[in-house]
Amino acid sequence: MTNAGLTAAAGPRAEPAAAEGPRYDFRAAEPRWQLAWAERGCFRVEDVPTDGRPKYYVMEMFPYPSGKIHMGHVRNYTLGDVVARYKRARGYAVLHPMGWDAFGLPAENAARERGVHPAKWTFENIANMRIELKRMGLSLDWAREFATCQPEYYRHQQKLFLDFLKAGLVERKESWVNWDPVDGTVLANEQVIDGRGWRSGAPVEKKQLSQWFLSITKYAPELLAALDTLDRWPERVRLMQANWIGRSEGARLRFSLAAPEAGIGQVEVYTTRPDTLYGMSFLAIAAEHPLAAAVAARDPKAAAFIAECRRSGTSEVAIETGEKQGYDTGLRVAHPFIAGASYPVWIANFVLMEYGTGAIFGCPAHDQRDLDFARKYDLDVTPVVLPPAADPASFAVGTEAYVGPGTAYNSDFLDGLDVDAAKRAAIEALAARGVGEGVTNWRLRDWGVSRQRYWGCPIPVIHCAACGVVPVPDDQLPVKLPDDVTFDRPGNPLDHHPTWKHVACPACGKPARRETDTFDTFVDSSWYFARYCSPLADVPVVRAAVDHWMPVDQYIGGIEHAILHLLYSRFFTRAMKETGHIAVEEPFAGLFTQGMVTHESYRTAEGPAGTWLYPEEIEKRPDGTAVHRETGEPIVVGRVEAMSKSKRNTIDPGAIIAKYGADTARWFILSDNPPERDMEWTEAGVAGAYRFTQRVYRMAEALDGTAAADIPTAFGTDGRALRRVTHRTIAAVTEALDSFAFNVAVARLYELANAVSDAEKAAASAEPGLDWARREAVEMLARLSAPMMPHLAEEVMIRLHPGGATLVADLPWPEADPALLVAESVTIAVQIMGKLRGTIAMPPDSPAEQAIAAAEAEPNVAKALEGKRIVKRVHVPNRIVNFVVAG
RNA sequence: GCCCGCCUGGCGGAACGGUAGACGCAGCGGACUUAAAAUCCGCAGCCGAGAUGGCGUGGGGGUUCGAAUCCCCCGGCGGGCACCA
Repeated sequence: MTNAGLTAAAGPRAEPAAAEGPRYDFRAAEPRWQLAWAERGCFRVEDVPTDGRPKYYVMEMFPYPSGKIHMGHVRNYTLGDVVARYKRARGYAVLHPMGWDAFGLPAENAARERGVHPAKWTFENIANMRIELKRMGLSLDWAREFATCQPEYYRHQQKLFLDFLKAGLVERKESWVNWDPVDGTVLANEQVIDGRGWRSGAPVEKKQLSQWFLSITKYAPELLAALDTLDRWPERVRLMQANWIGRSEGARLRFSLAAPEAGIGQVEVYTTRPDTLYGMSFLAIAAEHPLAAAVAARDPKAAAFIAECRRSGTSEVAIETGEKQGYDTGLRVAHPFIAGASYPVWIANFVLMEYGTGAIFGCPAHDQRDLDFARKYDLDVTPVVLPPAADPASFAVGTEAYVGPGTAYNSDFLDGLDVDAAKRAAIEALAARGVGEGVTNWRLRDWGVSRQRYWGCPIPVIHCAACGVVPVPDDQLPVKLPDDVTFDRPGNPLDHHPTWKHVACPACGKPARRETDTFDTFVDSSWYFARYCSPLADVPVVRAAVDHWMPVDQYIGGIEHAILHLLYSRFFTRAMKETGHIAVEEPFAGLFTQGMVTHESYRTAEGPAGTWLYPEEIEKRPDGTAVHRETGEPIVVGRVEAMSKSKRNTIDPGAIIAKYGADTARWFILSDNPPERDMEWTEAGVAGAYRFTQRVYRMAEALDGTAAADIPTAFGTDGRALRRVTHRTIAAVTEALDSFAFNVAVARLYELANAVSDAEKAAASAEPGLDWARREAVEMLARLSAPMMPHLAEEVMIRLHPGGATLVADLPWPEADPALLVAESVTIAVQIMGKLRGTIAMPPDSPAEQAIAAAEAEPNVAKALEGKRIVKRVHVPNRIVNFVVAG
């Protein structure tokens, strides 16, 4: 280590010089208190408590066991721990559990790349991360820990699935998937990058597979409506979910083909604009539409066009370029209202099979995509909605569709109606003819949960040639993953396993095939919060336990899960209610979404992009520039951005805790800024937090000569002032913690520490009662900071009460003495026309006449008022006197 | 394109419509030290020699005795969704 570097200068030394005096030794203290809490079982609660304390369930999103904890975890679990410790002190029985989201692809990748079994890799990672989390001093009930990859967990998930199946909440259907032909697996949309598989790099194909779906769309209306009841969720998360669910009102209508094609006589279309039916100029269907397939069967050009669409997919590239492509099938459809009129049927790349019915009617004048398409292929553009104040004779649509309000025209019986009325009239007319009806459409689609992977929860069904799909009987659960699998070839190892999938049909006993797909890992995380309530039960959840603890009062995690995980959990909870497992519908009464942890990034100057460097590889110069620690070459200090392995701008929490201690890391991560915003991790900031831990400890040490005693009968000026600060701080920190303003709580505690420092200077005067006031202040400093710095708080308390202290973790939250919250004197600002002209000191709650009189007498104010006529005197008690003057 | 959020010193940020910039980081001056670190004392929005002078919360307007805060317009940044029919 070099002493020129900022990093070296800031850290504590391993061996303090003798002259420095004692220092807080976090290396000894933190493990000691962690052990004390564990031995006393401070954070344990019962599945079904009987002690009558009100319950509080706080939980952070459980980690994926990737190997090491990262700063995002530190922030997440620190935030949750502050809430847990604070609520516990406030008298709640707090359930604060931890577990592992342990299934997932990285374990399989490790198996393929390094030959280590996914289970071994996962459990080794868990063991390591558990040690790291324990070093943070979190107030967790570790007795509730589980990993989702344990059969003891996933057997209950299988049971839930079978219950859902029985209740009609599960469907097996064909669906289009992204297929990686090299890896032989289905890819999630996120895993398709520029039309290629993220691992294999092979062009992704669209393929139709039979998959299991959870019927989340059955709950679409209530999942949307209940968002309004989630008043302790961030507004933007509720908005994102509302957009995702995507309710729209429209009509479904059927167009008759002039001549049936392969037995298909009608095309069903969904539209939100039935009022524009008279502006129709074509009908377009998705490439995956059955009618398209029928045409392709006899028309090689159509087949080629469909193949082309399938290659580019409906994602990424095709959408980016935005080029509309179509193929005229030569088929014609009739208009529902205009007798004798017919329109061409196109296959178009911009029509999605997944939304609506996979077919649209094109009204180019009033839809931009339809217009782009019509212009490209020279189709008719007939406006049928006249904008307000536009002239029907001259109004025309050029390159921009008109989508605003207006009056129907060129539309026969709809003419003269506004858009809303025309929609209603059109729907009525469709219904009267029996060719359509008004419907509500949802963007939300059913949740495909089948994955062709090994490291996931097996889907507990058996396929029998005779009986069809047969659920695995309860007494055969769990369907365990086989251990002896190989990863030496692409595809699903479960499918390759020589014996696993071959079973007897539970219904008829004939040879049958086990389902080899496993669940999407989002299934694992959709009910773990319920399992925590009774983690050892031999049923998925014990009703009395979930009835007591659920819903989660405060859930904390990253905004990246704003949609999928939270929506799936909300669905799962409803499905569990329907199948009798739980009483509540909403799993998370309160949600807090934290910001990311960011850091400067560094890279070498050479090359177009340079090479990314880790923070410990560079050395900062006082002028802000940086050089390579070893080679001395100049380094480009890049943007502050989210910590990521690829940018190498990561800070290892383990190293920080080893160097500064858990309390310092926790304190810094809370103090820097509001927790919902992104924070920048800086070495200087951590060092500052570390200095504060030492300072607080020194304050306790400085009181070593004084004894704890009864409250004095009288205090001097300094003592009274200090006590006021102490009790104001109790009130302010309490308020800040209640509102997640942890950075403000930290600021108030710094202020209290500064007041203690002032009192230390005054202590030489030996004012009566001052030592007592100092003891009180330091004790409150410790107890109020205990949710943030729990180890230091214990250490300070044992110093203040040698031999006789109760664990801070067991102490109730301090209460401010209301008498001390009232100031002896208040400063009132005096304004003239809203401009500050002076201040006056008054007794609190002085009457208006007295305050105004004192304000007018203030020299600077009096001078400014000279020769002016006071028109109005505004008095706000204890705050403001404002004079409105004329002349 | 649609929807949402944000914009305050060098930086992170504080501020029930009521003294803008608390608190921290970085900085500057001083004490202690051979020196440094640590610690302690002090300074610190901008302009101004200075003032309880002026100007200041992205820009412009409005409401109000009084606006960082409420309303309208504009700009910038960030996020979500998106051939969604």
